[in-house]
Amino acid sequence: MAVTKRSKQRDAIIDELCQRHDHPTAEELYLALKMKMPNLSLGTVYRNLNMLSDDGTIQKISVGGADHFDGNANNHYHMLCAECKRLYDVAYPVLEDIEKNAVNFVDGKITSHMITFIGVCNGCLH
Amino acid sequence: MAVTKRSKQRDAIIDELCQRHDHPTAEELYLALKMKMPNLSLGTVYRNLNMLSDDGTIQKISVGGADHFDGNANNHYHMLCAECKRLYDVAYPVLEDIEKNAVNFVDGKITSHMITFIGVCNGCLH
DNA sequence: TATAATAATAGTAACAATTATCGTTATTGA
DNA sequence: TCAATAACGATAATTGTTACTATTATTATA
Repeated sequence: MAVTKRSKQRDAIIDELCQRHDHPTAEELYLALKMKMPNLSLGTVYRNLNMLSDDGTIQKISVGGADHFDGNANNHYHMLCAECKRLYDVAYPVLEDIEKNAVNFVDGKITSHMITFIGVCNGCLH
Repeated sequence: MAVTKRSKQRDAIIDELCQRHDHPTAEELYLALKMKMPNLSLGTVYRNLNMLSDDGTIQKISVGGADHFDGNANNHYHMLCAECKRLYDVAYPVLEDIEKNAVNFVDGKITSHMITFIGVCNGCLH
């Protein structure tokens, strides 16, 4: 179902997600919010994250293991650290033509694209 | 643990995966192989797929839901059909410089990259 | 402002995907 | 041929996520 009524919980989830620039999993978000809202339910976090990513208000990112969420809905790229499994933003300029060009190699239509770099973050290199 | 001894099961998994050009999940692979090897175990399929993707013999692809596997270990791109959730190969020429260029936007080192197009395949458009 | 309709919640059970365990079997090097 | 052990099948356990249900909160309207 789509979002119609507001709730304190959803507002808090969006707030928290937009304030942080890591890309937390549902559980990480839940644990952070649980301190301020002690009877928040993990199911509520999942339900809202799904509604919001369905709307396009936030992004869901699957890279193996638990899904990550990103409060920045504008297309941009990510790097996954193979060691710590953290996801980072990569401010690489968006490849504006890639979807148009890719049509020639695809049987169907393209609506978006995602690029994920895999590597090792500085924290894990030292 | 790394691959040391051979097994009929692993050979069959590699064979099947390289013969097909869809990108089956562990369970799809298991069901296909179960016909030829009736006492194959799903755990064996998972264990081997993980060992082989750790080696770089095959690729594991996470796009939400069950992981997909690809017998082609050379870097290439994919499209996910948002309707049927099938994964397709996209023969878009590999962007040779993208990792080198992305280093400027990353705190760490980059070892690989993946590009996934999201769209709707022809089967689902009609 | 009170009320009625119902979206959203908390808590929990169920489910799906994957990994771990463990006793047995198969592979391989000596 | 045999001993060491990787790999197996069967199944239990774990993890991540979704579904269910009774209760609470939000919101449009009277």
